[in-house]
Amino acid sequence: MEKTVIELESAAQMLKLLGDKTRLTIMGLIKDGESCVCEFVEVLQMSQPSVSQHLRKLRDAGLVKERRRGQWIFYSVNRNHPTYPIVQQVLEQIPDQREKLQALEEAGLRIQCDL
Amino acid sequence: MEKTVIELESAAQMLKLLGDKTRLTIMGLIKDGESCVCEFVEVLQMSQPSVSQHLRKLRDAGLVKERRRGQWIFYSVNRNHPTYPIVQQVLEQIPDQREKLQALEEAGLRIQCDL
DNA sequence: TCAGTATATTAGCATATGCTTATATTTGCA
DNA sequence: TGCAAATATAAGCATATGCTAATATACTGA
Repeated sequence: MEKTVIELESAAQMLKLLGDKTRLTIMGLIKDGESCVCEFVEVLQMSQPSVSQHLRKLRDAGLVKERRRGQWIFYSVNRNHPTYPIVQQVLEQIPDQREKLQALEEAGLRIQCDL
Repeated sequence: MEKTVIELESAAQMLKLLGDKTRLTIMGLIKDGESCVCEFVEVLQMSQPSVSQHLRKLRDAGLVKERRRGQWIFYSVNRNHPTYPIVQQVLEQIPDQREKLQALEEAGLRIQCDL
């Protein structure tokens, strides 16, 4: 496994994207899973368009992947992104956001997205 | 050595600051040393006020320390910052910026800052 | 085919950001 | 004391960013 140097420019772009509380939380939520937009909206308590716009930025940069499944679109971390090694380390060192998804589940609010 | 969780908010703030090519380069330049403003100006090929303003942001956030030495002010990474573990890992994975300082030295341009 | 749900997109606006130009401050030295 | 060098600060401006409100698109199921 070679160690690849991450270009400064792409590193800066990725850091800028993670440098936003909303987007950093989104990445933390899907650090090893996937979630659909309605879940982000619930967890983040933000408007759907606002969440969509953040997701678009992450997707345009290639940091997340999307996968349509019926009516829902699921987002997950793109582990093939050149900067993924850093992304991963960042996500390991912030508080676990996935607990918030579990809370959703307990409240029965996650069911609608199960397909 | 306990593992301290870095708060999401402070992580986001730090990532945002590093998410700028100029500031990321500055951090890379001093990742294990210190430099004065005139060196940054030379290496980055930017105006002195612009560099000063970037340094101020880094200092206001506590990511760098400053140390006056005569006419010059030297900046270095603050290793006691709560987010330093992430900062360090980021800096380890981008191209080494210190070569640019060596180039300066070879060009004799670093002499003025030796005190 | 039509209505409902999930998501995306667009326009508009307020605020944040980064640069330049001009000026202030601090220090060293003659 | 006074000038030059290094650095900081402030004001002004153009662009970027993130939100809301409104609308468009895509899919599902009756």
